[in-house]
Amino acid sequence: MKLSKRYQPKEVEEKIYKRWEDSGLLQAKVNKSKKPFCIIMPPVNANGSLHVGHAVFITLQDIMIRHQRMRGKEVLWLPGVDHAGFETQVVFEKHLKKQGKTRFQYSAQQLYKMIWDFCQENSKLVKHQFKTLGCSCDWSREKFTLDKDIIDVVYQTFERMYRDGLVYRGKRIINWCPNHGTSLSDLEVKHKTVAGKLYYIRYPLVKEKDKYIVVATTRPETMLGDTAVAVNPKDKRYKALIGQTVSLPLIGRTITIIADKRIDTAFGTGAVKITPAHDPLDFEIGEDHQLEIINVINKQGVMTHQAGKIYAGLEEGACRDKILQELKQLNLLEKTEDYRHSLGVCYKCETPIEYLISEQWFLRVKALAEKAITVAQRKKIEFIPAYFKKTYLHWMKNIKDWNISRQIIWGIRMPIWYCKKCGATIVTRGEEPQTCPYCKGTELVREKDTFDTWFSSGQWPFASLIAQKNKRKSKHGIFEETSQDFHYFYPTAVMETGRDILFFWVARMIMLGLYATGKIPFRHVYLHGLVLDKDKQKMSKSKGNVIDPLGVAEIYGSDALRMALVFGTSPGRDIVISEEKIIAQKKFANKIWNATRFILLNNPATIENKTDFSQAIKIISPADQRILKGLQKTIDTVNKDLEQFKFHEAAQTIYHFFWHQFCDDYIEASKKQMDDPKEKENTQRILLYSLLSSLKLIHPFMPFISEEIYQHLPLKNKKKCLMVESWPQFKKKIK
RNA sequence: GGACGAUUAGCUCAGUGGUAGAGCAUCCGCUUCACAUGCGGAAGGCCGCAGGUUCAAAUCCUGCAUCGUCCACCA
Repeated sequence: MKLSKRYQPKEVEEKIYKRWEDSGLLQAKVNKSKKPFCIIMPPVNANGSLHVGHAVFITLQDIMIRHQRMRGKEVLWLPGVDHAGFETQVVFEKHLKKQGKTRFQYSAQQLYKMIWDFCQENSKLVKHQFKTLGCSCDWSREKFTLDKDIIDVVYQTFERMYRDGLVYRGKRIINWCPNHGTSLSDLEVKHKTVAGKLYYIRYPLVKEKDKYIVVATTRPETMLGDTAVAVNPKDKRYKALIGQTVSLPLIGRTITIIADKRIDTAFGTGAVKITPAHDPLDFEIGEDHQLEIINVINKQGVMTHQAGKIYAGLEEGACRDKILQELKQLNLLEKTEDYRHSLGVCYKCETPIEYLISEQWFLRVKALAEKAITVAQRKKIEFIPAYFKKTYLHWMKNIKDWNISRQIIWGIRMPIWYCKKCGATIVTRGEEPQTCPYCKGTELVREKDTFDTWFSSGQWPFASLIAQKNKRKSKHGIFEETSQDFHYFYPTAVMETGRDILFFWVARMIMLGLYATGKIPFRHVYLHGLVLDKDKQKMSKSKGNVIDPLGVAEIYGSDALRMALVFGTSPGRDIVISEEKIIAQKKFANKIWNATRFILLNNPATIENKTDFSQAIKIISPADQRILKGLQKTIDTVNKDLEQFKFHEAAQTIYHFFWHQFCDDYIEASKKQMDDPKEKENTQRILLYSLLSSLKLIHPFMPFISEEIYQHLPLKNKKKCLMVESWPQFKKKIK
């Protein structure tokens, strides 16, 4: 067998992937005699092609999967595609915009169909890209987050939550993005520091018209909705005023001065105007003091009729100008200061968030969070790196009810109907009710809202397993029917994902998993960082510094890219990648290739016929001693590193052993040893043995080249693929 | 305002109680029959600063500085 002088990944990779696929060895089987090892792949957004961040998770998860497979575990790496509700609709709207269109030109059904097709196209592309990068996942189990059986699971969970009183519909203050026309969860609101102004406004006392209480605000237009002024009860300046009334300027409404300890005496004047309808804190204070709620701004950012005849219909900004002018004329604007403050904006389009009262569905999370805290504290779930546990616990401890309804069409529509006759709310497991169970009314209207994507993807670990074909009745958790897969593979072993979605996704999966199945969804959470370019800049299309993983794989090979992504990185930290780094690993691939060429050129048929040539190995020379000892140490180190999720360390250990110990030292020594008839055959055995062991160690990191070489090795008891060879171990200890 | 992380060779980063490591870059020498995508050799660091614990600290503790990230209702 002759190998070309240089390693040519393009000639190898596609062929090798096909070999894995055709072998059927990627498919998991429920096998009670083996220990399961399952990773649920974070479902990839179906709204674009893979970027280098995907390549990171593919590499890390494939390393774990391939390692455990070779260790003899029954592995399942379950791939998925995410409809990614809001995110996809945003991406799709950008596409429309390029064509000079908007979402308003289409009916909900039309839009849904268009986005559906868009996602289908993307998933095909993405699937091909996964294969290019060497993902050894089980394609027969691939799921889409909008598959019917997945939606069924989500509906069952929701219906159960409704019966358990965990979800409720309420008119509460929510974050509204006027651009996207939907509510957003607190996590989807980003805070940005902006240069604004702080306006000091005089509110005249009703009793003594020439006296004022001065309030400071950044949003004077909201004063039209004020229903109180609040001061801190400990604030001596205002003690006498508590309980008194003021006349709201311009409007003349009489409102009361109340005391609330949430008011900071040091800020502004220490007196705050309270607008329950348009500020989250004011809403809370309003609830506690049972203040009236007056909506003065609508979802389009326009003043409502409740703002008063003069202001109704004005845009917010115009209204602000008008009010300021009028206050000035009345000498009620005491002063204006420049003021830098943080403004809530939509995390996607940076449009300032409008805080509004709106009827939405909420999930009560406190009780769920408590359990999610306990499993982390008791180390049922462990974080890698460990410090993320603190971040996680801090978030969980301060969690607030979660707004799970969205006013977008691309998503899972909520299984809720309202009876027109009696006004009852009917929640089902997805089936459409014919009559109202309370009044037998037949006019039922379905809720238009969809779920926050994270509400359904938070159920992904169990949903993707339950929604497999091998169904069976279950007494598990809240589901009537699950699957053999679920029983065998759940809880899963590791959740590996980006640290940027710790709260969005990981935290929710833990809460929802515990609720729905009574079990943790995974034992370990491994978080990786962002991928940065060599100048430590975030990669973005606008900066033009994006590394396209597929382009790189095309030029240097997928193995080189994968190795470069783990080399010199550590868990949780940002990953700095550069072309130089990838080239270095391409050279490593070439080194492996040429070492193999040397061995095969010097490895006559005598070795091939020995069934277990490794048993016949003897230590004759000091070089023999060094290499075998080195190999043993390498195996030990790599094992330890992989157990502790130190993939970067393992990669470097293998790299160093192969290049500097095996090639530089032993192969050089072997040239002389093979001239000596007494040592020749033994040296050949050691060469082959060391190479085979190295290939096994390298395989999880660089699967293509290691598999290709394996297929060329003259071995008697050869497995169909290196992928399912046994992980190397040393039988005899070498001192 | 709070939390977390970082600070190690020119660059990008590993290491985390026991004489400082890798990749890239640099310098010198090699057309040695696996590989010039290579081989041999060299240079380069009071491991952010100041204290403390220890026989021993880059590594543990305390404080500080600088950078970064996340969280947060300062109107």
